[in-house]
Amino acid sequence: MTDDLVLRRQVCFALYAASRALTDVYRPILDGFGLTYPQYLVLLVLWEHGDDAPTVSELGAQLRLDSGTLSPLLKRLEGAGLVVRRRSARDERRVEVGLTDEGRALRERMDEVPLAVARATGLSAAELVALRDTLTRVTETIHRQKEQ
Amino acid sequence: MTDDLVLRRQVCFALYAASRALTDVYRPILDGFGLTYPQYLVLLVLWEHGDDAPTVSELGAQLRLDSGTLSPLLKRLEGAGLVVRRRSARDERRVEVGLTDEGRALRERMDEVPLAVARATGLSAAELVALRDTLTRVTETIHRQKEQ
DNA sequence: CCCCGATATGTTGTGCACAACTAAATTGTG
DNA sequence: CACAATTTAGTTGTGCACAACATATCGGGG
Repeated sequence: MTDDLVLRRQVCFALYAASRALTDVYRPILDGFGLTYPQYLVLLVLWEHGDDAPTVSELGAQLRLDSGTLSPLLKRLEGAGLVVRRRSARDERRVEVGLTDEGRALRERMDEVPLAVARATGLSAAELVALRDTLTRVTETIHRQKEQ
Repeated sequence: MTDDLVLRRQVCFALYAASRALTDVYRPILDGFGLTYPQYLVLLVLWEHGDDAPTVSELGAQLRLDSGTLSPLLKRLEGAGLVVRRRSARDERRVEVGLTDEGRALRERMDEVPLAVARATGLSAAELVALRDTLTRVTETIHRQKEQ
């Protein structure tokens, strides 16, 4: 009997469960805006970009998602009137993703969302920062190894 | 401009990205056994149970998954010959999920999997334990709040 | 200038997650 | 005991993730 094979000892399961639990916290909040969690993440990136509309791959690089996930997701955001997609004039392979006025306006209305979610975790600000940094380090270690 | 709305500041994104990164580490390993990551988690629970075959809801309680996810997943595990499902004699609503000999035998063959994955994170044993405990605490805080 | 490899996006198919619903068995209560 | 609420699995529909593939465009070397 190898204790390592016990569910609650596995970091991976803790990560998987925590990720889904946090999404559960977001769900009812985002539902009020008609958004899913990955759609919200895409909007976060677009809000950060301000005026320059990133391409689909630039979005994907930040979120670590490929076109197979982003294409249909962006189509839904466009259908909701939050986003516009246009082929780049200079390079017709690229598709630039920009915000509509409605998409920009949503930013202020969602200002309180991160605070509400952070509260639901029950962690202090310092613990949240430490957790985020550890997780970011794990993610980057893994991706660095994959590129070799 | 509210800094809280920047992607890399969000714990939730760190969690979401780390969870997918770790699944990426598992994928090629589990592929060799013909398993997906959630299927592997189900086997972990079954191996822990030993001889008494848990019901679908007992599995779901440990993994925090509902029958909408587990039913088709278990059907695939049964199709792969790793698992059997049988209606309980005492309570015909319940379905007990047991291991086949092949499912039991898989346990030893997968003994090295957790170690290989832990190594890929680049964290020390102590850091892994600390991370796991923090994540478990977050998950339980969230679920405790939801029950009220 | 033409072709060839590389790049960017989109599509298809599989497998989770989860909400909402259905069907069947069981339990508690009058 | 009857029967209404509850419990347990399963089904349906939507939306990610991701692999594998398709299509179109670009850029560079002959």
